[in-house]
Amino acid sequence: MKYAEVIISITHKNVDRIFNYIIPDTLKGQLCVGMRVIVPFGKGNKKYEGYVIGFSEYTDVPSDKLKCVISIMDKYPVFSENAIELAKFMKEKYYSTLSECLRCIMPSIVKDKTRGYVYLNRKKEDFQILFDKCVSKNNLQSRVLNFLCEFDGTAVDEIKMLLEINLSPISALEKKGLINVLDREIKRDVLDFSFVKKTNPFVPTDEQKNAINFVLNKFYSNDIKPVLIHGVTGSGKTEIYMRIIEAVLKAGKQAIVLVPEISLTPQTVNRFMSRFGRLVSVTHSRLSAGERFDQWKKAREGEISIMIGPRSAIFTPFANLGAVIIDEEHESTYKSETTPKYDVREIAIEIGRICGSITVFGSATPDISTYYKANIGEFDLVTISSRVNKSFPEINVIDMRKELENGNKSVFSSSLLNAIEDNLLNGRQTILFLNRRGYSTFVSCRKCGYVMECESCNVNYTYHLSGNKLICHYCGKTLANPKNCPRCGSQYIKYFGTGTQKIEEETKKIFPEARILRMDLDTTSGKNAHENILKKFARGDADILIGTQMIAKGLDFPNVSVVGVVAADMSLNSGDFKCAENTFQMLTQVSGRAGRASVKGSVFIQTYNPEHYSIEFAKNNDYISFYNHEITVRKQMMYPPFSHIFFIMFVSFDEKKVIKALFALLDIMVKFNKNNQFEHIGPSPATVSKIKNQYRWKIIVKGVRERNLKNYVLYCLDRLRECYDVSGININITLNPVYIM
DNA sequence: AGCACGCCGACT
DNA sequence: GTCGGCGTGCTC
Repeated sequence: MKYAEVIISITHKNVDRIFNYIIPDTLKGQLCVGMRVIVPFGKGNKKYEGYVIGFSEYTDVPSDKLKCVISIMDKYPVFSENAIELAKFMKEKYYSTLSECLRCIMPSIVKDKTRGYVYLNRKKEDFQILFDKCVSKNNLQSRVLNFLCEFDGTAVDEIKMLLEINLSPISALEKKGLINVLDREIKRDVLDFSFVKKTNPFVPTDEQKNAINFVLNKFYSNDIKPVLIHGVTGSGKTEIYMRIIEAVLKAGKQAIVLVPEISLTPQTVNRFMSRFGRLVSVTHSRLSAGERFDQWKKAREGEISIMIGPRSAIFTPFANLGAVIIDEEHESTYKSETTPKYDVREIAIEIGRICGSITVFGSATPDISTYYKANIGEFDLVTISSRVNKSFPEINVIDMRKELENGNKSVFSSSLLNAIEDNLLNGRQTILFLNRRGYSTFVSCRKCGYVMECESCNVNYTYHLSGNKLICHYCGKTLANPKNCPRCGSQYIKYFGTGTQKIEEETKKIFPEARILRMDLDTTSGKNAHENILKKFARGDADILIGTQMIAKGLDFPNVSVVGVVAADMSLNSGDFKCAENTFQMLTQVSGRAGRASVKGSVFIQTYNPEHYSIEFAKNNDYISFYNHEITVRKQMMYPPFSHIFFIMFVSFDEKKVIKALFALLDIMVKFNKNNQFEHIGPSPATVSKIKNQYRWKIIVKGVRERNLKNYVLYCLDRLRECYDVSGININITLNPVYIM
């Protein structure tokens, strides 16, 4: 092959295409598709990283323009042919450049040097003895050891440079057997298998057996239509996943298990480790780039067969992928918020199409859109309705309006207080949960529960302190903050806001003798803070754990028998069309935390809106009825899955310019809106209307067909750029964002 | 994205 | 007459 088809690592529309380069004779035979190369580019022949995505024998490019590949960056390809195909799919689907998509798939690469790496000797017990015997404090050798304790696996040259030493202390340590200097990088283990006991599969229940057989039949008959396993919390979904993986491994294939980062706890990983041993690896953001790269290489080289991890683990380079399992598929973290803004569920399905792997979604509370797809036959559906060896907790919905009537103005209802007190006396633990995700300040009446809501968008108004006004974040309609409740006339209408700190203070006041832990963004900023808090609570070093959504997911604390949802209204009034869905999911997940062991758990849901369907159906653990209600509302309002929502945000230091440009865009959109098939909302200020002195305004466009909507929006933006000066305006577009912008 | 080419105003 | 503004256009 004469020419390499190269993608330049520049993210820009104008260079988002293939450039042909001559392959010099010296590199022929070495260069493969998927490798990274250095190429000269542009007038100044500046050196860029490039990705080889193909070869050709002929080219139309005039020979005076052609340049040569300078060098190859990798020993092995970084991208498989499948990965390149996936990148092309992502480029089309998420309107980003191919270079950007390739870089998204690629691991955050560490230089793959192969000579002279220094490692601490692994045997820890010997190490200490040798250390004490052989190394006197504050000489050069101990400096090297101390350095390695923190940066194990550093190159010899680098150590010499950083510590300003020569080779002799390093060779001395090697002679003493304290360190190893190796020619080849060790692929670090990130899991400790020394204490893992091998477990055997449980005997599955009939429902589990049915689910396993259903999925395996698909696997054996190469049926790649995705399957949704709808199983209540505690229905033993993990066991089903493991059975599927077992069959996949037996067929000589590999599996990826996606788990939300927040529930990627040692508990979760341990279950897989004790079943599959060293075939399992894990990747997550707490690992160093090097450690993550090591796991990536292990997968590529066939040393492991199961990768567990969050969203990005979908790009694990297995040679023969058999299954992708996405647990808690409704989790919003499966959507990337940085470009390319991909939805990992869509990627998994595409991967299934490319490599023939099966795709399994699992959730107790499936995404409304996913369940809809299962209903219309786009996905297969398996249901598991009973818990394994566990009973459902007793769920109490507390009407906070009545508490006010009875003169209780505190954040805790009397029944929740009683339950906490009982629990303290019996030495059991309590979790108090305060949802703050997508939290916005809303205005409601404490007497009757009325919430100020925008009628045309069916979402609540958001309170803005500046100007004391209410704004709808969809259409931008603005209202003065009312003094009296429009429904009952009471003056108890005011904005709602409470934080974990306030809850902690109040709990301390009421139960001065209780040991309290708080877990939120403020208390988990340190490296292992998150894990340490949970460990402390699991050990029983605290009676009450107060926290945000971090504590809602997947954790098993057998001694927890009371779970309090302090203010369900906070998620019920997040100003988003998904707030009912989010509330139902949150309540179901939180309830799952109570009563997992022998003691029957109780859940207390405090709300000013006890008759809301998301709360009523969550109380009865009735997903199907919730779905049926919610899907009707969605259809009525033409919200997803009946439409797609495009957010277009313009950002600039000049507010007038932003507004004028958005209105110009609106004019263009109206002009090209054939048959009025698209609906425009706005322009209006973005949810956060000013960041770092830059003004943010948005237009929302709704359409039924994703492709049409996307083409329409991109077309209109192109027309705008043609006839309007948009310099100094940052244009930001997102399809179906997780949060309204 | 960079970088060069290119066509109009204030200077040695 | 030249130096330099950043507008337009191209990059294998």
